[in-house]
Amino acid sequence: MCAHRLNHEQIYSLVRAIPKGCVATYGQIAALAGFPRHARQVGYALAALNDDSVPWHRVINSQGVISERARPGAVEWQRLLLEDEGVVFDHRGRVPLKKYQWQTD
DNA sequence: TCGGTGACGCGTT
DNA sequence: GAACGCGCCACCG
Repeated sequence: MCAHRLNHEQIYSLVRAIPKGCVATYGQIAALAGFPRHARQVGYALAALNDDSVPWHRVINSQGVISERARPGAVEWQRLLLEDEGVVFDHRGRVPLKKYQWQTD
């Protein structure tokens, strides 16, 4: 198959593959899907998501920060979900990617 | 068809 | 390190 553009299902299946207790970046997911510079589309796809089977909380930005969004409290909720899986945030409220980022190679 | 917006990322200042 | 600019593109009015 050779999709000429990023589709949501592909993103969701990759996000489902992120191991518990790990995180991935938007750009990483896009790259794995074969679209290196489409991080923004990954964020858009997740924003449209309404499926509990997708661990969307394991996706954060390249700085290890949980991205702001319109829904109030969503950032806190995401952090709680991650902490519940054993992810520890540093004193600045960031996830040390060196330690928790999903390694695929 | 066009422009604004958005859960981003990277290079430059 | 932080702020800014630009690239990317789906969605909506």
